[in-house]
Amino acid sequence: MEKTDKKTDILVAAEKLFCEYGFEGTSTRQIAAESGANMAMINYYFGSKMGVFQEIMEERVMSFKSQLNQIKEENIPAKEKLLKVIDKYASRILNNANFHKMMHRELSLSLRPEVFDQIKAAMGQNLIVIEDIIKEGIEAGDFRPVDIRMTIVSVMGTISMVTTSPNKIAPDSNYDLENEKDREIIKARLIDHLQEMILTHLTPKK
Amino acid sequence: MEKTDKKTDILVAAEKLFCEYGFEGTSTRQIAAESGANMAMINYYFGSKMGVFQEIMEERVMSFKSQLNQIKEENIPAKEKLLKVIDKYASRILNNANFHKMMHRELSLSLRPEVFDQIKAAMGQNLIVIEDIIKEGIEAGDFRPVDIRMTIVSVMGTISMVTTSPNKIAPDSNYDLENEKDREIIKARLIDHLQEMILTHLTPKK
DNA sequence: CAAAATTAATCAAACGATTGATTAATTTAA
DNA sequence: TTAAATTAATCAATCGTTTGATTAATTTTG
Repeated sequence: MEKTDKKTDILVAAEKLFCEYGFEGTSTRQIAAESGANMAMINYYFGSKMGVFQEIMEERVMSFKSQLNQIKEENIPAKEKLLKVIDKYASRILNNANFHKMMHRELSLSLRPEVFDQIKAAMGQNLIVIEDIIKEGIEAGDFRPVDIRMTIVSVMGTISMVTTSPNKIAPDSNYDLENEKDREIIKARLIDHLQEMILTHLTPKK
Repeated sequence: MEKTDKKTDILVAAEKLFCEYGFEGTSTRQIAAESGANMAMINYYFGSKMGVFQEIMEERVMSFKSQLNQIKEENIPAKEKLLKVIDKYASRILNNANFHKMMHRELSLSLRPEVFDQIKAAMGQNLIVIEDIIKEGIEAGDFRPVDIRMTIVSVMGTISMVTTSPNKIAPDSNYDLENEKDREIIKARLIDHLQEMILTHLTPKK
């Protein structure tokens, strides 16, 4: 009974394959096979393989847009806002680990600027939202005057590193972000660590 | 007068191209053209395109191996060791930004385990060296008992994020890691920030 | 030492397979 | 019946690799 429209099927299949094999590593024939659609349907609906990729990205970027702004407008201390931001940011990325990895992978190729300029712009906006929150805290005297951008980079970098290499945080054992139970464990540890470290870093020494 | 042996030419050209276009994105014809060698020489010397890639990686991993162990053995407090580790680690990666980006890109594809298992192993060893240094500091009472692995991930993640997105740390302007002057500025800011943040995080509150 | 034999290095050309894309024909649906 | 959706077949281009032949360098032999 579920409405299985071919266009959506292609998008779903392509996203899965792009995440796993990358853009270059995924062929239109794979996408066709995985989605159950004919190869020509890809060009029929999206013009090209890159068109499929582009539509997936736009969809995601739009849907990522932006709990952050909401948090920013809340009427709570900057400190509370920042804790919330860390929580939401980490959750969002860990819950979409494969997509996040894929995005960074393709982003790190200097190619395809026409696709990624918009994504970079969107990410830049998120960054500014966090920057504003920290600035707010500094002006209120709640935070020390630190290197704000570097502080944000540490937050993002830590989350990103956990996402790409979750095994790094566990000697021996093999955590799997696809496994929800594992993911929740990792998420808790990550958020605890980050909130503690960043707050300590931002809080004036007594 | 410089001895220009074709095998080396191929390695140099391939590394440059792999860094810029990725493994899949680089063709053997490109490598041949860039190196001035005949296409067949690639397979003659390395067996396959993957063979070239593998030899580049081994070379790098071996050459990366390991200022860290040297630092670890020095007869100085854990705190000094950690500061040194951050300095050397950041410098090493920022000075080879393109290679680092390429490595992470290819590493994040679950493919080619035969190539990357050794690299992951080598990286794991580096991680343990840092872990030992922090443990040492905790046991000596110089450091607080923190989530060690998460702390290391923050160091690596921050460095990695600066490497992949140096523009994030500078509103507006365009820093370029290829430009030595820019790189030194970024490096200094990164090391300052990281040393400060991590030490604060590790130092017991008074 | 010099001729012969062997090995290494290099080349242009071609291989079969696969790529993303398109065509033209056919089926489905409104 | 007409437009939209879907198909199989096909396209030129490019992929990584292999081939057989040729030249250059080295080693072996008489």
